Amino acid sequence: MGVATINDVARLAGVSIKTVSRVMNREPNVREETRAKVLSVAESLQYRPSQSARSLAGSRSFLIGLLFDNPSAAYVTDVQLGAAARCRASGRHLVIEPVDTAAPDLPKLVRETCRALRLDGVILTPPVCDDARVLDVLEQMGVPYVRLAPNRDPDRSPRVTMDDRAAAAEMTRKLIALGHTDIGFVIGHPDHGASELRRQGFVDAMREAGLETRPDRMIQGRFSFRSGFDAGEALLGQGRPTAVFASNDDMALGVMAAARQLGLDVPRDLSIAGFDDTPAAQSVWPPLTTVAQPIGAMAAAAADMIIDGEAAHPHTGAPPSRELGFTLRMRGSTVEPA
Amino acid sequence: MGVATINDVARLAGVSIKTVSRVMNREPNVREETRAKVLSVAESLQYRPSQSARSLAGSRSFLIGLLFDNPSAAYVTDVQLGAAARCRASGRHLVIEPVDTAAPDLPKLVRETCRALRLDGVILTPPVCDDARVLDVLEQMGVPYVRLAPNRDPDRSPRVTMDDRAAAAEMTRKLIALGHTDIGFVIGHPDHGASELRRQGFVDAMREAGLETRPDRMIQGRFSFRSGFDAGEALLGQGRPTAVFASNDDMALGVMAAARQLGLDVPRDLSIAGFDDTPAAQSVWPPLTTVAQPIGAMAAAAADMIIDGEAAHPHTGAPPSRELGFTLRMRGSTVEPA
DNA sequence: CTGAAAGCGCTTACAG
DNA sequence: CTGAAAGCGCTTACAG
Repeated sequence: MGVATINDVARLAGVSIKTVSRVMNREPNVREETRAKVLSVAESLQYRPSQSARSLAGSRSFLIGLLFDNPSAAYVTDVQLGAAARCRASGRHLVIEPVDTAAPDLPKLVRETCRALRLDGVILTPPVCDDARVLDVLEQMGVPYVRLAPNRDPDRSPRVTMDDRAAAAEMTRKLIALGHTDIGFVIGHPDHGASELRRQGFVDAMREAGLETRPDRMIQGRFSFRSGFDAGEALLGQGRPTAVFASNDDMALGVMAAARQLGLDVPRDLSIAGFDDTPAAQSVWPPLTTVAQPIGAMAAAAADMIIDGEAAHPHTGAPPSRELGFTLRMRGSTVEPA
Repeated sequence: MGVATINDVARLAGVSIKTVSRVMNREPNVREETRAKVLSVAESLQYRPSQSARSLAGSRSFLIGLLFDNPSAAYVTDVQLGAAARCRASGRHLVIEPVDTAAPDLPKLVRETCRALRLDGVILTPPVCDDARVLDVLEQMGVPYVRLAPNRDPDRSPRVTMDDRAAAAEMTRKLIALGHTDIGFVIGHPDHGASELRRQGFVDAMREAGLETRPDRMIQGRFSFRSGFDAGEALLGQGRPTAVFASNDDMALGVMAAARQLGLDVPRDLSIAGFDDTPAAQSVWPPLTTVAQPIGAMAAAAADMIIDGEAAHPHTGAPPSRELGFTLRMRGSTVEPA
């Protein structure tokens, strides 16, 4: 009794366990009739190959690790949903490891987890994907990994990204199309690779439209609400722009708060756009126009790269990468200038 | 070369693999000197027992499953953090399975996952923990499981809960202590077990203070923002109460919106309290007074029950359960009546 | 197209 | 306190 094993299936199907193994792994070289027989017996016994035995005998564990250091709950669950779907479709499972990027023993934790579980691969979200110590360990152990939207040294390893520059340019074009010609821009944190890309995208679209990008319209921020608030105060004095595009939602909300403080009505007196489509973007009033990253799809792509073996070391030439499209979410915070 | 195995450690330490096994599993009957020697060799080899081999040879997989059907991203990540911490401390790992409670093949998915992974146990969050089909499969397969805050048939299996009735009573006492004597109450969804407990807690505290609980002050809601808004409109007409206690935050925010619509100032004209401490509770203005569930601690307790074998079938007598304390978060939405 | 043998790295059940 | 043998349920590498 108990749970059926490969031996039970083989006996009842009148074949060897090797044949059962072939069928379960969808290997070629099995007569159709034999395959059907094995499948039917397996089904009737509710047989599922033991992951432990497969992992021990073979080289794969059918387990993919997901390392994250809570950027935001919404982001993390979107990543999990996207990755878990692909894992399930390929008979794998997702093991999660919440980590602390600041912890000195993070490399040790990663090493021990990989050793114990023999992970087929690891998906890294920001900011873990920018921790060189973690990448070192993974490479040293030969564990395939994929980085989601890496900032530092992006060409180092397999990754999935979004075209931040194109997205920022597209959003800027939308503002211009609404009729705005004097647009303020809040730059992101200087250590964050996406900041420069988004800034470039803004400049691209302004130039393309023949609009000037005045230095006093470009304020350096740090991706925080507070820095957005400060940038708002700096931008919204005399002769203010009719629209402000902030490099992320937190800063956009800071600009919105500063505008209120100054007695301005959003969006009548000022249009505001952000980037990221965080949950807060929809719960403020007016709802914030922003750029949505395809988070779930990016995680799914990362899982695919591991499952397909694309992420395996070593890479011949440049490490593989995939770039996914973005979505503009035009909401109430942006209208035609008064 | 490659990864060190138990044989490598045994050879270098000059002992049998059985002794290495004893040391790694913290079993008794090993001389202190021998233990130290083995530990030192294991350390130098960066040896970690293979989870697959342990699982195949023994009965444990060192894997705990977490089934969830996205109640809210914040809830899910809190649960994961709490459970993952205990898993890590005990050398286990957390496998997540996002599921769709409405899917007809959910029982099949659960069965196959348990078979393939030989999970040591499963943690179930609402609403998955109330799906009888899932519980049936788990019991039939002998997989220990713990339910987090179950609603239906709570005595059926091991669980971790919070005292909803006491929490609602305590919150009500706080409102009374502020000086409120005429308090409205919005009842939760009728299908949700916690609704009745929270209602009872409210009534307990009112009676205890010698205050009347008028039927027209108790409005049936459905846990949604909309039902809270409707309840607010029903409660806030002529001769309105000075405070409203809603059975969850979504409804409390609905009441708040209704109060605004009616031209009332919160908290000056009306104090409002909720239940759950959702992220929105802190981001509205004024911040919402509410009851915080110890979500991470509840998940940690559930993991402990699996790790300690407490959740194993069959239970002699009533299934084990743990009840954790709540926290009242008194914020700006509640003040003394005008 | 199919199978017999060996072995993956551990734990279990005994023996001493 | 320690160890030799068997076996967990598969896959790998061959052989036919």
